[in-house]
Amino acid sequence: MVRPASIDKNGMRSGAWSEEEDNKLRACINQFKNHKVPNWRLLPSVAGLKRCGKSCRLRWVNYLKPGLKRGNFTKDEENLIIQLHNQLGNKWSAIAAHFPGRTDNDIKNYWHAHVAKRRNGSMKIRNLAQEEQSSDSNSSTITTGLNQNTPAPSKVALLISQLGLENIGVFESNADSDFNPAAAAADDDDLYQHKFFDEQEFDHEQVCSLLDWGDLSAAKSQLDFMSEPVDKDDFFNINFGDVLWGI
DNA sequence: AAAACACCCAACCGCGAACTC
DNA sequence: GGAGTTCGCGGTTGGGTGTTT
Repeated sequence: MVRPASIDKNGMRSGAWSEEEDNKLRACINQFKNHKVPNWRLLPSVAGLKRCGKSCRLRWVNYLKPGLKRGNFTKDEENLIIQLHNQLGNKWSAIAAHFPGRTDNDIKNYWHAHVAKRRNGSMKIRNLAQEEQSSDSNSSTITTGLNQNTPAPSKVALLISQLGLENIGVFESNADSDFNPAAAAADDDDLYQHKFFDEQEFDHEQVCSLLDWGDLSAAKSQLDFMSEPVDKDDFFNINFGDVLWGI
């Protein structure tokens, strides 16, 4: 799992750290623990390490520093990562600041290994669905009522929160049996949002209000992405998967 | 049993910001 | 204020390990 240790032409080591090197680094940093920030450039020679300062810093920050939490991320941690990523983007150090004991590298790795992968998977499914829809429309006149614009995930996440649906529990889905609506919404997970909202019962007036759509008649004008005109009375019959995909 | 593949994460690299002279 | 140096961050890689075929 770790790159094998090697020595370059200048005698500097790279790759996996040995226990002896870890001990030297720990001892050196403990010796100078009164200094707020170690001088990483000088540290290797003081510690007797044939490593560059950058490598020492990385080893300390990501692996040796006391208080680091190891092991799997909890569901709560994952949800918070998704929420913070939605707000901050790829600011891994800023996100990591909310997780005592977790490093930016941990969170970055977790994101790429778990969250981003799932997101990419769902986007692939969506693209396939769109391709199918596109090819269908070439051979027939079927309309789906769906707007293909990119949704506003933060708005959807906010809606889920305001409707109190974050802890709704496991949701049956062919694509993911461990579905979390808040996570999916924050993750721009369109298909999941769509399916989820189609199968929930909502207070339509409350949803209009939360989306700043005003009253029901004002809400009609917000639904111009639907393929068919939406009558005030029909509003109660539309499914929110379509609506939320459209916003 | 073993080859192929996928996953995960420690470590590396490049770049921009911050700092020093 | 500008040049050189150091630090920290984010993107990426590489390879050990687990899983599937």
